[in-house]
Amino acid sequence: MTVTIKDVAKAAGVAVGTVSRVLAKNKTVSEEIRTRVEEVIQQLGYTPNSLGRNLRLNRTDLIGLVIPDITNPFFAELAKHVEMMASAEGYSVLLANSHDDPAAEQQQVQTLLGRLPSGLILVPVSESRIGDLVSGTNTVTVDRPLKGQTLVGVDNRRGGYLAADYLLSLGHRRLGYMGGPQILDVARERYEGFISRIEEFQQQHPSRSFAIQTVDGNFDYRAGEELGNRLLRQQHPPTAIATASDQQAIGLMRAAADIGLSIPDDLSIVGFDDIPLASLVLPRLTTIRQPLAEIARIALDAILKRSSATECKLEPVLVERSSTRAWPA
Amino acid sequence: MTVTIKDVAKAAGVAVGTVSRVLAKNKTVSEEIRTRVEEVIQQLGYTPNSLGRNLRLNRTDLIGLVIPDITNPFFAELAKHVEMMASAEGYSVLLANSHDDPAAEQQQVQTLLGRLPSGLILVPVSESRIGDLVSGTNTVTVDRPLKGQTLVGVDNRRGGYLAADYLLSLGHRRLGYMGGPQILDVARERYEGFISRIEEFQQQHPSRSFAIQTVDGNFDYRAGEELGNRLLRQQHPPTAIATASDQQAIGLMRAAADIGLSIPDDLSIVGFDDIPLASLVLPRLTTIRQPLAEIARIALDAILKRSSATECKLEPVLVERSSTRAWPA
DNA sequence: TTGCAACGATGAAACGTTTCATATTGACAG
DNA sequence: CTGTCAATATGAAACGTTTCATCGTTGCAA
Repeated sequence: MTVTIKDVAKAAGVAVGTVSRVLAKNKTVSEEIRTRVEEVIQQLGYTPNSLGRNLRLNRTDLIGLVIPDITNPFFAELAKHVEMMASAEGYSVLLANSHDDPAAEQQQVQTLLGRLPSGLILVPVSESRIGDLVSGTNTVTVDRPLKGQTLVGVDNRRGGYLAADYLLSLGHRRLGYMGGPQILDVARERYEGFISRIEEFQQQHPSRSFAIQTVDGNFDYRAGEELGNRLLRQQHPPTAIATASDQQAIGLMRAAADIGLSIPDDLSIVGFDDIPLASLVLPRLTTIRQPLAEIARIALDAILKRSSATECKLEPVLVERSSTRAWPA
Repeated sequence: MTVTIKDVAKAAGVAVGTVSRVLAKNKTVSEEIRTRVEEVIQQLGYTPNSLGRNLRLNRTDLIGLVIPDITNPFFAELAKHVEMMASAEGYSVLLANSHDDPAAEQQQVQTLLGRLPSGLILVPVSESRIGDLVSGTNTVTVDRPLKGQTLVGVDNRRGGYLAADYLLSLGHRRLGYMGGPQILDVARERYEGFISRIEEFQQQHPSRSFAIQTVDGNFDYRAGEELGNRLLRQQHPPTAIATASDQQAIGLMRAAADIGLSIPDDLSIVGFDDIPLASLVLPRLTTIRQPLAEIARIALDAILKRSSATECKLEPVLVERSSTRAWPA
C-alpha cells in the first residue's frame, strides 16, 4: 500500500488540507506545523500522487509531440529541443510517430488528445485530414501547415532563394534543383524560392546563357541518390545542385562519387536543414540552416500561451562549408 | 464546459454506472438502453475523461523511455520501435533524454516516475546512481546494465567475437580495434569478445605473424574520425579495423578517405549496431547487427509482465556488405 | 400462490488531490 | 469586558471515473 496524503495528515495529527498547503509552499501555515508535517513526509516517504492531482486540477503538464518519424535526423533534432525545453519547465513529452500515414496520424493524435495534454506539437502528414480533430485544442503545427492551426517554421521560399542566390554568386550557370515531394507545401515553397531568384537573375542578365533542371522525390538519402543519378548522368549535367534536404544532399554526394565527380571541384552541392551529419560528412556540406532550437522554443511558447503568434516564419541562414566552390567563367 | 459521463447519464435518463458499463462493452446491459446511451454519447460528443479514469483505476497506460540522446541514430531507432509497439497496445510513450549526465538522468527518471507510468524503459548513464530510485518500480534496462534491474540487450562479447572471427577468416593479420568509452560495460565487452577470438586464433596458429592495435573513445562520428587518424597515420597501419559503433565506422571511413585509402581495397571496416545509415553509406558498411526490434519487443514484454526474464542477451548477427574484403596472403 | 433465479439497472463509495467556506484562537483596541 | 481582526487550521466538496452491493422486475418451477 502506498502512502497517501491522508496517512501523512493522520500521522502528523493535522487535517489533509493542511498537508496540501505545506506541499504547495503556501504562506498561511505556521512554522511549527510545517516542520512537523515535513518530518512526517520524510519519514513515511510520501510522494504526492499525480493522478489525484491531475484530476483535481484538470491538467497534466504533458506535451504531445506527433512527428512523421523520429528516425529522421531533422525530427529527432526537433524532438530533442522540444524535450529539453519542455522538461526544463516541468512538462513531459508524449512522443508519437505518424509514419507519414494519415490514418496512423489520426489514430495517434486521437489517443494523445485523449490523454489531455496541455498542448500538442504536430508535424502534420501531407494529406492530413485531422483539422477538425485538433480544432479547439491547444495545438501548434511545426514545419508544415494545417488549416486553422498556428504554424511555426522556417521561411522556405527565402531558403530556396538563398540557395539560388549563393550558387549564382559563385558563378554557376548550369543549375540543378532536387526538390521534395511536391504535395508538401514546404517542398513547393523551397522550389519556388529557388526559381524566383533565378528568374530575377535572368531578367537582370537577359543575355547570359543559362540552364536549369529540376527533379523531385522524397526527402531521404535514397531518394537523393536516385535523383542525383538522374541529374548527373546526362550530356551536360549541372555544375551545382541545390537540394530540399541534407539527406538528399548526402545521397547526391554518393551518386556523384559513384560517377567519379569530385565535390566541390566538379560539382557544388547545397543542402537544406543543417542536420548534425551535414557538418560531419566529407566534404562538409554547405546548407541552408533551419534554426531548430528557435523553432522549438517558439512552438513551446505558443503552446504555453506565452506568445499569441498565429504564424511564425523564421529566417533560414546559409551555412558555408566545403561542398561548394566558385565556378570559373 | 466539457461533457461528462454524468451529463450523458442525465440526458439518457439512466444512472452513471450504466453509462460506464455501456462504454466498457460489458454484457450486462439491455440492448435498448445500450443503443439509447450510445446515441446520446454520439449526440453530445462525449469522450471519456482519462484523468478520472486514471485515478479510479490507478493506471496510466504510459511507458517512460529514458535514453541518453534521441539524436543518436541507435537510440532513435530504439525509440521508434518502442513507440510503435507500445502504441499498438494502447500505451503511449513518455520520452526523456539524459544527455549521458547522471544528474539529468536522475531528474528525468524522477519526474517520469512521478507520472506513474506503467513501466520504465531505461538506458542508464554509465556512472548511474539511480539504482534505488527505480528499485521497486517496473523498470527494464536496455543496452546497459543497472544493478538489480532486468537487462535486455545484445550479447556484446559475441558481437566482438564475430567481428574478429570474420576479419581473420578474410585473411587479415594486421588488425585494429576502435572501442567505445571503457567505462561502459558494453564497450568493454565488445572489446573483450574481439580480443578473445584473436587469442584463440593465435593459440591455434602460434607461428603466424600478427599485429593488433587498439584505441578507444566516444561512440560518435567525430570520435571515429579522430581515432581513425590515430590508427591509420603510422608506419604499418592495420589492414582491417573493427569499431564499437557504426557512427565510429563512418567517421573512420572519412579519415581513410582523407588519407587516400580506398575501402575495402586498402582497408576493411566492420561496424557495430547496423543503424539505417550503415546500409546507405558508400561503400555499404559491413557491420554487427543488433536486433533492435527484438530488443524493443522483449523490453516491452518484460514491462507488460508477459515475460519474467531477468536478463536477456540476444544474438548479434554479422551483416556482410561492401566495406570488407579478403586480404591476399 | 409462493419462492427463487436471472437479469438489469441503480446509487453510493472510492481513488488522491486541492480549495473554499468556516471555525478556532489569540491579541489587541475601545 | 466586548468586539474586531488577523492568523491558522479544519472539514467537506469537488474533479470524472469504475465497481460493488443492492434493489426491482420478470419469468418460471414447485
